[in-house]
Amino acid sequence: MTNRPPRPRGRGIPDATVARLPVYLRALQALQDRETPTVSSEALAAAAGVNSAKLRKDLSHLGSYGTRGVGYEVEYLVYQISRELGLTQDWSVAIAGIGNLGRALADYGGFGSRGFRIAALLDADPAVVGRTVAAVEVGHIDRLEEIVRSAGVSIGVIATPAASAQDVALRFVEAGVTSILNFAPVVLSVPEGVDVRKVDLSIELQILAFHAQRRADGDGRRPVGGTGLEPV
Amino acid sequence: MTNRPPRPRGRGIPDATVARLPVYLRALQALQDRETPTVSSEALAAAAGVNSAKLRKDLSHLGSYGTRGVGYEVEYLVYQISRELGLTQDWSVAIAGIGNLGRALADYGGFGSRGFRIAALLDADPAVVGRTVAAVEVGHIDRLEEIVRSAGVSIGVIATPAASAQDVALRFVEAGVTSILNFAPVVLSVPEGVDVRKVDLSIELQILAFHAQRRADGDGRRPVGGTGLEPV
DNA sequence: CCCACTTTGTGCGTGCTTTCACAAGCGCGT
DNA sequence: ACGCGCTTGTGAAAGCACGCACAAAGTGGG
Repeated sequence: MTNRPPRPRGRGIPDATVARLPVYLRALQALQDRETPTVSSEALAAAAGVNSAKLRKDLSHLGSYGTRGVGYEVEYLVYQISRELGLTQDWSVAIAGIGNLGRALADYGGFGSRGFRIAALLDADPAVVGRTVAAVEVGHIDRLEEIVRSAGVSIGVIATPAASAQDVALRFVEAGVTSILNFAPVVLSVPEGVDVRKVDLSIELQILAFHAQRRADGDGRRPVGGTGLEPV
Repeated sequence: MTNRPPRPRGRGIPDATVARLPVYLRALQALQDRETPTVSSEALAAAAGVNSAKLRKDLSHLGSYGTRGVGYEVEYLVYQISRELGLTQDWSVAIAGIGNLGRALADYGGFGSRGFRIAALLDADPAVVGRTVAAVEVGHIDRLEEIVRSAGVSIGVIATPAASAQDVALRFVEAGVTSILNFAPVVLSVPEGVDVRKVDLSIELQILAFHAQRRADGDGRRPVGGTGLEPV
């Protein structure tokens, strides 16, 4: 599969698009498993749960990889998206906090898709340090910098209790990590240039609760413009 | 025919705002613990990691709960946001899939904030069914409908392997659940009216990888303003 | 009572996202 | 070779979201 990156303009893929590419990729890999050679934007959009025009526009940011009248070649598109997302290279991941969550993350088979390798596990609990999880020995968090540096970690995952998260984050940064995935329910502050994404169970639940309540309210809703001053 | 209602938007809070309210709430509760009586939009915004104008606009969707020249009364605002999010009532949650992840979710102390109660745990593995996790006995997934209905579950959490997720989702819906939080790496399809949110480790990692690659590629990484290399 | 100072609430410009709608392009059957 | 049917790629419009900047509204000192 020889290809030259056709330089799709000023290399500016919108964030919203980037967030969807992994979803497309997963759907495409499922098609690949079923040995489907090509797929239309309509079909792929359905599998990914998005509007087909949006999918076409998203893909158009990568270049013109479709064939009119036919669709997209699955294999080729998988490769292009993988390359764009940086999955053709290996990323070393360290997980701090080997509780239930950390273990669940470590055991996450195949670690999403290929491209991510667990290079280090870290915890503060002496009962956990030294044990082997997912074929990796858990190191003590005191040695974070040393371990992270020698393993060449580029992505840090924080699965510690909230109280330790900020500290661990800064130590990751200190050790040269510039991408952090945070599962602890705190707002991390990190230096400019460090990329943090968060995953937060309780926020998601609260958003669900909001919408559920709204549905339950039905049409019994009062005007907001009136006297919105009910005492507690 | 009666006049068409001028639009059922009694209080149309933007989705982006709803997604941030839990963050504000958490920051406010931290202030509450330190017995801070009032807080300015500037200070609260800093704690929540957002722009202060955005915070004020977000809060303005709930009503005028601030005092000019002073700020917001912490206690009062906590109450108002809680009420808006529906946290003043209790939500019963069922978790399907009691592996490491499911256990981590079940053990999540206080379950975010008050308002969420684990009403049922479900698994298919006979080695897990019958055991007690987080003070709740794990039931067999075959009895999902019965258990969910009798416990009055309104939010279903899917922490099963990807292969079972779609099936479990439909059975949740069948049992009357209209809010689903999905941790399995699949796109769920559910009937109209059912609210699904997803949390996906591998998507987050891939997004991080994309940005990391972009930083590494550019080498001369340019700040927001640009370096004049880009054509206009 | 008035003035200096603080902080909220919001009008407005800007840029990003989504969606529609359709011309351009491609393959196939005739 | 030609036209028909299908599908992509994209201009244009509509809708959101963000953040600046400022008037309005409140506090406290003199």
